[in-house]
Amino acid sequence: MARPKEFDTDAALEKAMELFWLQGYQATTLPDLVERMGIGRQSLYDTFGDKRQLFLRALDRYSDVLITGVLGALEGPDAGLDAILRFLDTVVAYQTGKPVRTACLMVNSTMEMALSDPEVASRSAAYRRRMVNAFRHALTNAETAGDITPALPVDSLAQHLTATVFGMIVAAKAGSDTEALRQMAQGALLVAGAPQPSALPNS
Amino acid sequence: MARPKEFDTDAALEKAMELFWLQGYQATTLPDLVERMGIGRQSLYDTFGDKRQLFLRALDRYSDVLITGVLGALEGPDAGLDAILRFLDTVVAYQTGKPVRTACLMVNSTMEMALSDPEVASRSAAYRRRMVNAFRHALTNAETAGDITPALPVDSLAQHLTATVFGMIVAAKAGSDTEALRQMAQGALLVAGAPQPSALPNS
DNA sequence: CTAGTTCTGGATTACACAGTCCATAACCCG
DNA sequence: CGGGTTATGGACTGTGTAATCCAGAACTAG
Repeated sequence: MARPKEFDTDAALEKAMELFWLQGYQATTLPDLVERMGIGRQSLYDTFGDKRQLFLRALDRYSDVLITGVLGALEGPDAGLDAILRFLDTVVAYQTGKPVRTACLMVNSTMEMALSDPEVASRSAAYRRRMVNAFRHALTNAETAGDITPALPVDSLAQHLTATVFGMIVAAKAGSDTEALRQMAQGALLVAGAPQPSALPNS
Repeated sequence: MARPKEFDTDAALEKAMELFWLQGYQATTLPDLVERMGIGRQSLYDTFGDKRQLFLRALDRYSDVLITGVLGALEGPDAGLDAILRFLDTVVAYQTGKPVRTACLMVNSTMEMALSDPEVASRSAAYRRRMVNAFRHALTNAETAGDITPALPVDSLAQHLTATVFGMIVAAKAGSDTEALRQMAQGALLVAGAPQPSALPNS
């Protein structure tokens, strides 16, 4: 062994992730990263490889930490209508909460790079499948519990809920306010066959 | 007067729009544009100003020509449930039709630039409002005609349908197939209160 | 204490980019 | 015609970029 790194790899990766999230891949320059991550340029290359590898690691971290954090409850064995309500409310709150609409790194990256970068494309597809599966799982539970009376197959409902969430993210970036996002989410609940009036819990 | 241009301004702008649509703003270089537009570099600067101005003109052309082409039927005075069905079917067909998922220039630009470019942000917001208004208009007609029996206010439905369409565009770029998109659209119809089974017309 | 290894950071490189200059050519109008 | 004007395209400029080099510092193991 020899001289240890002076910085925390995870903390630096976190900073890189935040920057990519805010600015996108191309708009984030290496000097940006060096400054924000608080490490030397050479250390960045030694530790993470080049810019693209760093980005892919940041994307994976986003998936492991943030997506799991938000989607995890929906994937739990007992997740049902409550989990769906909570999840939608989280999306509304998150996409309109901050003054800066950074949306979702995964959606951002999909729109920016899925067409030109196969590694990003496969992560985009995995993310989409994960959300559809999570919804399908929770919807199935909710139906079994008698909390919803779906008028469409759960497969279709899961697809529709996924589209709604993706659309809310785009709409937020196009200036939708909290009320508009709430209406979008409310529509999704109606599709699912949730009893009306099923106002979203006010956060 | 003096020497006339050797190229057609509209045709060149059309080519530029296609390239921005396919690649995004940042990923499209000036040599790319010069080659695809088939004009000289100086002619480009003389005619369109700099890269950003060219982009904004391409964005406006997209709005005037393509968005109007697709959304126009929804905005017509007699537009009702039929127009909504047709519109959703068009989105499904369009987003999964080509081998290359170029999505929608307006959505792409919103995700890439709305945060950093106010001129793009205002166009994004206008686009979103236009779609919400078009849906509200057609939904109101459909309700008056008795073709739908909405369980939510038309305002909410219009918001929800807009989110669904935006989400379908993202989902398509994340690899959703035609069937998945159809399911997403079908959910939206259910929210609107369209009689079931209301299969989308197969294109 | 020393030898070997790894980390660090400033200097450097090669390149691609957006945008400009300028000499030449093409055109219209009087 | 011919003078004024505009279009054209190749050469050029300056800047910002990702990535590398290298000399010295920091650390660990023997």
